[in-house]
Amino acid sequence: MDESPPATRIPDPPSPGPVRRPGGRSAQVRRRVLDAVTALLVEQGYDALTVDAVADRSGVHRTTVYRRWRDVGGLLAGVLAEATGEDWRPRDTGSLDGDLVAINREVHEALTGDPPLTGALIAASFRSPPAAEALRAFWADRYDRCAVVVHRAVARGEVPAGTDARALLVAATAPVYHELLLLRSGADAALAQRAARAAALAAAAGAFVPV
Amino acid sequence: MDESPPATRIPDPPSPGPVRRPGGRSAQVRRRVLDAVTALLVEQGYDALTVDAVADRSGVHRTTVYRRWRDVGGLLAGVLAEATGEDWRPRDTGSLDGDLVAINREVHEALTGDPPLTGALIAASFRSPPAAEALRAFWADRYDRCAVVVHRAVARGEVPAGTDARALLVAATAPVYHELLLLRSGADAALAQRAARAAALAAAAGAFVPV
DNA sequence: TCCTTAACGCGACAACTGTTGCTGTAGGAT
DNA sequence: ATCCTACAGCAACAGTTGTCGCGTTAAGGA
Repeated sequence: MDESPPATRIPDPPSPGPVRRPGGRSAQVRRRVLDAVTALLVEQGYDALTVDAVADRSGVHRTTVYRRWRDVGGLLAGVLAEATGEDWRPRDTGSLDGDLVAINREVHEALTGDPPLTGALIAASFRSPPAAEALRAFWADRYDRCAVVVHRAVARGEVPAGTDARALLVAATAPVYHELLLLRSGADAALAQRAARAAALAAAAGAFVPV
Repeated sequence: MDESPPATRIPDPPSPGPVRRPGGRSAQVRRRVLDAVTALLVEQGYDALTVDAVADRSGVHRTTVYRRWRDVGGLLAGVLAEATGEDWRPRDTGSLDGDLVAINREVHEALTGDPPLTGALIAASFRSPPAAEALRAFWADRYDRCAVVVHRAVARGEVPAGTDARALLVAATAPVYHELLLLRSGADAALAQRAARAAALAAAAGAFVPV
């Protein structure tokens, strides 16, 4: 719209992720802010998690938080990024059924655990681009890592070769998300087992082999 | 906390649902507001749907909207309640597989259709009690009505007696919700079919019969 | 017809969101 | 030691959310 380059210094949007001065003030700010987020989440829950509250609690200025994290979703994304183990792998229980149940138990835990980080992130993701992107990346990574349980099952002859790993994994896990997040039924841990078993059965019958 | 009853009139929370004076001003207000909600949703999308915008558009005062619907989620809940056909029934295609596919197509449509009422409601439900409750009730009703497809399948001998209808229906539909709402993959209509087929297969194998 | 009162209109308010232009400060390279 | 610059602090702003007390209107019964 305006042709003239701004005479004043552009406020420059800094990067939330890789800090360019890793040992310095920025890193301290990051620490204090993310700590404040988790503390608030634990003590007062998602509803109390406002940018202002985080700024107050951390002693970092409002503006700085907005510039580096953009909104509450961005803050949660930051916490998730930090909490995500780079070396996570699905358990190997020796059977597809067992592997899927183990995965589903983790999902169930993540969705019901305290602090409600995952739930809060999902809620935020509907309004916050940073949160949506963080979740997308997180799930993409997890589903990729989980594909190995399907490969193992194929190797064992439990399911036909050509089984679509992602489709099978989604079929196994989706009911847990659905019951807990959308239907909000007080689903117990048994659901994790039932859903995993059903998916394993369908997979064995060749339901996830593309024509 | 305070012992003395308030000297002034209590602002009284009116009921959004059953209007006590059905022919009068309240009913007109309701009409104008809900019409404004759908109009805004169609024309400008969910993000533009603010209480203020609805109030302006409808000519009803802000305060009145807040009092009767509480928040944006409440407004969406009102529209859903009105749009929900009291006589909805799942199609009867003659096979469990076909019935589930038909249901899943409707789910897919609801989640991708325009206006994005369902999607908006789900997004809102994470922050708005009225929206959450409206969805819960809506889904409870729909899953109840859909149970008949399972009963028919049992009668036809497609699945064992004792099959848990709700569990089967959740297994069939959850992947569609999961892909479209949470994973936000651009899932096509084929997903509806795949998910339904997998659930039907698992059901035939007895995956949804409680021990 | 009049009276009661549920429900709407109005203005003010506090809190949170998100942005902008500027100044201040400390890391890290030279 | 000194400069450069990325980043933090600051103050002010406009917009949205949600609430409150009070005055006003009109629906529906007596």
